[in-house]
Amino acid sequence: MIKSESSYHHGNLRSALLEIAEQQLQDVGVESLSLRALARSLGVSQTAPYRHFEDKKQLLVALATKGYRELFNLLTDASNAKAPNPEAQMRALAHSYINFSRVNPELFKLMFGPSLEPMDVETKLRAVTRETFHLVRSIMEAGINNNDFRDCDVDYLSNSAWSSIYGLAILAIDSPELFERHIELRKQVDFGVDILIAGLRPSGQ
Amino acid sequence: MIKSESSYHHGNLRSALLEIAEQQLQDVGVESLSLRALARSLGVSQTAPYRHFEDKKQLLVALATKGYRELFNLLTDASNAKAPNPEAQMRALAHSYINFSRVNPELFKLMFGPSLEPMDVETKLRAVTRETFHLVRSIMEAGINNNDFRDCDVDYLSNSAWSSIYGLAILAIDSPELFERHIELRKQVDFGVDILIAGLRPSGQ
DNA sequence: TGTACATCAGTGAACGCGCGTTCACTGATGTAC
DNA sequence: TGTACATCAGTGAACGCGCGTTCACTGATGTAC
Repeated sequence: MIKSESSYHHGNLRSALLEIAEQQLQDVGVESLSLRALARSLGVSQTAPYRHFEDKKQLLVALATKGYRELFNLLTDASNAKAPNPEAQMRALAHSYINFSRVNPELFKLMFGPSLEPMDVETKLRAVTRETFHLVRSIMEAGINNNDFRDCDVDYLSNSAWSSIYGLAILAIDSPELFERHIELRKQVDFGVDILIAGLRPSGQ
Repeated sequence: MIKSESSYHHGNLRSALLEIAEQQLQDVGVESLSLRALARSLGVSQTAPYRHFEDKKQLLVALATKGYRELFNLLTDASNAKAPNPEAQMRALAHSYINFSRVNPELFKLMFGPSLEPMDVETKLRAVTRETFHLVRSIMEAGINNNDFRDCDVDYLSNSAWSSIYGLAILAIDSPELFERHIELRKQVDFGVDILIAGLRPSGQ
């Protein structure tokens, strides 16, 4: 949008497309996101996007990759900001994760939902996804090794933690009416983390 | 399908539509479910469904209502089959819930997902949804009152329990690759319930 | 410094698709007398 | 028991829509000499 509108070449259409796609996504959801609408919004012919993305799916993949990278950075920062105490890290992670899902609900659903099948997903996206899961897992592992958490299977544990927070995020996005009973999401997150931590306390305590 | 094919009147088109819709839903997902395709499958004109459903959304609502009713019955049975011990009830509920989501993944997503906005949902559906949530809540409440669980806010508690199991169900449906690390879903459910129960044990124990 | 030319990033018309829904209709069924 | 008629449950043609994508094209840009 900085370049003069009269120029035949847009100049940075690729990133402009991604930017407007993120907006559109937020406004109408994945299912209604249309390549033509994006082009229209940018005042560009409807075939122009094909210069930059093989097809619609590739644009979605690029979007999801960006999202995962951002989430990964947020989670990393959150867990680093705290002393290396697994409890505090878990709590920070949970809040950071929920926060991301609140700010980017539709992007969040694109990232974790069924829109992108494993088959058509770029290796770049795969990689950053894996990294994200590893971050959670490694915190759990550290907790078990340091005896902050009682001994248990780290895979099952990370799945449990992950699915709890994920479920909360999705419910908050898609079924806000379930939270009608005057609930504060931050408190809800803390509640969940508290119970999980209590459940993980070594039997000695 | 029992009546002769030559009859002008189908006889029970409404229920036939719901039946085939459930199949179609399972095959292609909500987003690709088409009224015309249903009619085609039943060998009926594409406008026939409009005799029985105001529009497409109303058919989806009917489908979701049926699903909720079934789920509610399953959950009720599961919790009744066990001695009135909140722990055993919770466990039974969790397994029963996950089982339903495995058998009817797409219906499950229709029921809990964003396809049906609260606005266009019939009161019948609302009612059975509410009942279902109440079932969970009342079990939690009983647990707290009987001192099986330590004292805490029952709303936050039911939300936590609900979102944990919901998250697990959705992840198992939409992101099976997350469970690639040789995980058994039944074990995963038990693991989650175990931790939750451990976290809820009154401080006396 | 100027020119030839390859390449890049756009255009615009068109194809083919399937969808939800409306409309005026007609054949089948059920009911009152 | 038979008939008139209202109502019910279908039909089939059509409308209008927006979409993803292909195609042959053209204007703008960059580079080698």
